[in-house]
Amino acid sequence: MPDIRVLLVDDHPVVRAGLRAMLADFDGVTVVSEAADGGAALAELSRLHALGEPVDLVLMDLQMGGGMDGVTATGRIKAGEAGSPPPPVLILTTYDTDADILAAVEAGAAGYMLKDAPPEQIRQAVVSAAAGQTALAPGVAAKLMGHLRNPETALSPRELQILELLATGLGNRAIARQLFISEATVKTHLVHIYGKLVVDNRTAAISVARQKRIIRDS
Amino acid sequence: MPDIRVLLVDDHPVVRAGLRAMLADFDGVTVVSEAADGGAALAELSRLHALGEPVDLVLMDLQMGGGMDGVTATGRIKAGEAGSPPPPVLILTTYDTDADILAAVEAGAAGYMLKDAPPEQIRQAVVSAAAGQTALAPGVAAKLMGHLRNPETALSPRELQILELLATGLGNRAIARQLFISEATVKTHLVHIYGKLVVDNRTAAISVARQKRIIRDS
DNA sequence: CGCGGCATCAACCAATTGGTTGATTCAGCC
DNA sequence: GGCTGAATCAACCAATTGGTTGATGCCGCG
Repeated sequence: MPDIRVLLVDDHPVVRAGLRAMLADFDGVTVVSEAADGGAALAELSRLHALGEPVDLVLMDLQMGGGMDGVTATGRIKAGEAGSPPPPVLILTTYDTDADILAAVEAGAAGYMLKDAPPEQIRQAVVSAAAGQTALAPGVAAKLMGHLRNPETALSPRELQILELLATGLGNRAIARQLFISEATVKTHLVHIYGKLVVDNRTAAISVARQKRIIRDS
Repeated sequence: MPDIRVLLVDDHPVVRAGLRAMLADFDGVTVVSEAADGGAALAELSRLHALGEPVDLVLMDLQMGGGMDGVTATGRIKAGEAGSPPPPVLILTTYDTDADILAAVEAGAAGYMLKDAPPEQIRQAVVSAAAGQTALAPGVAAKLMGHLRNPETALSPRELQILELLATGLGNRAIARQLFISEATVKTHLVHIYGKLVVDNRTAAISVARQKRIIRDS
């Protein structure tokens, strides 16, 4: 049984060093290369693919300093821009908000783990994701299951997008401009957001969304 | 020349693994122990001090999930709660806001490095901080100098109080009611707050205030 | 004493947000 | 095909927020 060949993608040298060391302790897993952002990951995948040394799993963070972020990179990997069949992507990050999880899952990530996870959990996730299964951190799985049980209270992707822009300080008109929609549409979405979060103004919506880890701290 | 004895403090196993590996490559540096938050760091320092095996340097993150944060722990270490003379504290974190840097420096940290720093920079910082010198990442030093040149106008205690209530989702009238003042007073304070934060609406004020760590979780 | 900063308050108007009602289109599902 | 949810848009009005001008009183400091 050949080793699972892993590409590490994280902008922090410390984290890459830690992952190398941690994965070196896992039987059946080999770190074949590293990259410091999404762009470098795409290039490295292409290079290895061209050499006939394909990667079995991409283990990647979401935030990459100034470089291409993990969600964008995941989308492009899944679109076959770095070789086909595209390898599964396992996200390993500190961010646990609905917005982050949703963006990664929609981009095609096979798994989502948090950096505070113990090594055994990460090992399980690596093995599962490489085998084509879904690999979610317990808290992330609970969040998604919560959404399945109470779908009527979950924000739609568009609602989430608007809420995030709201939290950065934009007014309705600025949000409309940025999303190329009308102000009336923004207001309609806000009405829906307020209803789902059971609030009656924007600052309360932002506060509740932060408390519930729907959006990140700014 | 004996090795610099280092205590690692970070809530992420991956990061601790990375730091162990990275520091293992540095001549003259030994990782003698680890802790996952500030409280555990204090306990470990006390334990080692009582065994006659004092630590030369604490390498510590700022955010520790649910545990004691790095600033609080730094303050208590410098106050001698874990043995005297207290070892220098070198902060290694992803956070580079002025408020975070200032808080750590004011708490007594000897250095402040960012996790995206290459290994050689971290090695230099470890050696400098252990030798009792200041060790700042280049970007951090620039920020501190900028802060000294242009001291930021601080919010008054009352302004802060109003901003905090605002961030919980209260409107002007509710804030006024809670503080037993008029709505006109609330609005006046908000005008001052917006001016100091250079924003023109409440959500932007909250966003900027959170970014600058003027306020924290709602 | 004069000054500046802080807290408080008011009046007035402009601008934005919140609430409601109504509508259309599209995609997915049964 | 009918239904539902999501996205989009409009009109209209009520409520709140933002901006400006002006004022008073208290405290600490030089």
